[in-house]
Amino acid sequence: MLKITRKVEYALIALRHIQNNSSGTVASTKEIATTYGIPHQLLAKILQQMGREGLISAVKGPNGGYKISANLNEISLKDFFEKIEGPLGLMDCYFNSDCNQLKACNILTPIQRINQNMRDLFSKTSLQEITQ
Amino acid sequence: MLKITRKVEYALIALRHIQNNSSGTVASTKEIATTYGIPHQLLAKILQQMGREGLISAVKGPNGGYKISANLNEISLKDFFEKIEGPLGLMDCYFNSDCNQLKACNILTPIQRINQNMRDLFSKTSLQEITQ
DNA sequence: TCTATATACGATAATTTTAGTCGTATATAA
DNA sequence: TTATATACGACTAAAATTATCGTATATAGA
Ligand code: FES
Ligand code: FES
Repeated sequence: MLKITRKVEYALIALRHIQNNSSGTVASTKEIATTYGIPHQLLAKILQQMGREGLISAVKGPNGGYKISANLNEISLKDFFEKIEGPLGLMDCYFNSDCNQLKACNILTPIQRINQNMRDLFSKTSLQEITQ
Repeated sequence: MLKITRKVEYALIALRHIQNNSSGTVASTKEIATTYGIPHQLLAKILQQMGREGLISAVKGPNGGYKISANLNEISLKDFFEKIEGPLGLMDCYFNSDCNQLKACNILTPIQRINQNMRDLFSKTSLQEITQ
C-alpha cells in the first residue's frame, strides 16, 4: 500500500543516470539496464514513454541513446508520477466518479483532505531534487 | 500507485460508523456491511483484526457487535495504516533489506527523504480527524 | 435447553494490477 | 550492407489485492 511502482523507480533511476552522464554523449537503454539490473525491454518501453512525454529525447542508431530534454527543476514529482502512471490519488473515487460506494461513503470528505495533503507534498518536490 | 487499499478504506468507514453509533449500543458487522455495501465476511475479518489491535472490542452473541476501545485522538494515521497493512513506505527497500537493486540504486538517498516526508505527513494526522 | 444470531479465524479462490517478454518495424553510424 | 539502437503493440507471467468458504465458539432469548 502507498508504494511507488517499479516502473516509476526505473524511470527515476534512468533519468538520474542520463542527467549525470558525461556531457556530449547519450546514455543507451542497454547501458542503463545492465548498470542497474533492470530488464532491458521493460526499461526500453519506459524510456520511450518518457520520450513521448518530452522528458528526454532519443538518438537512434549505433551509439544512440537518450539525453535530457526538459528542465527537471520545473517539473514536480506529482506531474512526473501522473505522466508515468496516470491520475494520482489515495483512492479511485478522487478521479473515477463511478466508484460504487461514493453515495454511502462516510469518510469521503476527510479522505479528500488527506489526499490533497499528499498531492501537495509531491507538488512541492521537483524532479531535480531526486535526479541531481 | 500510492493508493490506500479497500481493506483500509473499509476499516476507516467501519471505525467512523462505530464511533458515531448511538451510545450504549454496539454496531454489528452485518449492519455496517449492509449500510455501505461492503462484503460481509471481508468486513468481519477486518473488524476482527482491529479487535486484535485493540482499536475496538467485540460483544458476542445476538445483539452483539463492536464498540470503540482506543482513544482515536492518540493514534496517528501512519500507526493505523501499519496496524492494518504492515510497514509503510514508498518502496520495499525501506524495510526489506534483500531488495536486489539496493547496491546499484542511484536514487536511494533522495527517495528515502521523500519517503520520510510521506511518513511524517501521516504521522501528524490522527485517526480521529477521519472518524470524527 | 434449544435456537437463532453474532464474532473468530484459517484456508482457499477470484480478480486486478504490476511486471516482464516477444515480435516486428524503423533509423543510422560505420 | 551490417550491426546496433530506438519504437511500439500484443501478449504472458507474477504478485498483490479482494472476496468467499467452512467450521468453531459464545450468548441472548424463547
Ligand atoms: S468511496 Fe471514496 S473515500 Fe469512500
Ligand atoms: S532500491 Fe530502494 S530506492 Fe532504489
